[in-house]
Amino acid sequence: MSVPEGHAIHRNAREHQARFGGAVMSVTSPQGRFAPGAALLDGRPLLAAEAYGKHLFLGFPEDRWLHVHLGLYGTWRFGETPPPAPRGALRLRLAGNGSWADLRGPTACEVWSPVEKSVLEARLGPDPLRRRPRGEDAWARLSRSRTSVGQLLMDQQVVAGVGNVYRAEILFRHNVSPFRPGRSIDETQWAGMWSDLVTLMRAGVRLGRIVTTRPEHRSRKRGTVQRADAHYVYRRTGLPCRVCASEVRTEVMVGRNLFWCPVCQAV
DNA sequence: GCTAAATGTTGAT
DNA sequence: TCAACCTTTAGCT
Repeated sequence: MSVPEGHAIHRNAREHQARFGGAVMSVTSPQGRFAPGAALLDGRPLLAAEAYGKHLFLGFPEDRWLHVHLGLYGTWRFGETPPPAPRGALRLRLAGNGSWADLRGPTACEVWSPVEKSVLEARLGPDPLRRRPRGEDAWARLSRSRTSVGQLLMDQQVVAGVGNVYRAEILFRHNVSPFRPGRSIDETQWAGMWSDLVTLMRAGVRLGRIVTTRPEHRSRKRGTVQRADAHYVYRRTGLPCRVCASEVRTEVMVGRNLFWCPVCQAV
């Protein structure tokens, strides 16, 4: 449904908390692939729901954590009891407290110990959506690296939760060329980019989608933001830049499509 | 109604 | 560098 960058996962965590927090859960794997894990959690209460970057954690008794990573096309579907008859590759179905949640197509769905969870968390960079966002930790890495900032922003060890859309949009909003080495970004500029990421990603959690354009740069200035108006450069190859009308360009960078305005982001 | 591409990461070659 | 994961949507016809 929604784009699985960090904002979508944090939204998922809140929805799990709201629907299931404290409830005794039925946990099944109609597809069968997660059957052994589901058996460990079935009949237990859901004690916590947290997101870290693009990773979701659901806490159960005996220090068991359900770890879910949606990858490129995993999805959660929520609804009220009764759930529809399971169809196709339904990896996981949760049910409790009058609600259900179906998980399809995730890259990861597994039961973890607290140690496995903390090993992962130690590997991740700061998440703009966590309670005390530590942008300076990201800058510590950025400012020491000759790698391009476009590449660094996609590295979850630098910033956790940013994906291809936020990468393209944050660079545009700060007039930064994706090809600049990380260490050419000065501390003040990074502070501005980081606080903007916090704002944009929080808005993403609230809206359930990514909107990065300012009203004056949309074709419709008022009312609901249309899909075609939501971004500055992401997936706008060949279209005129909303600010300077130059053609938006695209190029593959580390296996992902990168979008930028060659004039607004000249350096 | 069909096809291609997509927001991400891991593990094999 | 590439396949796998196997869903959803945009853009055709």
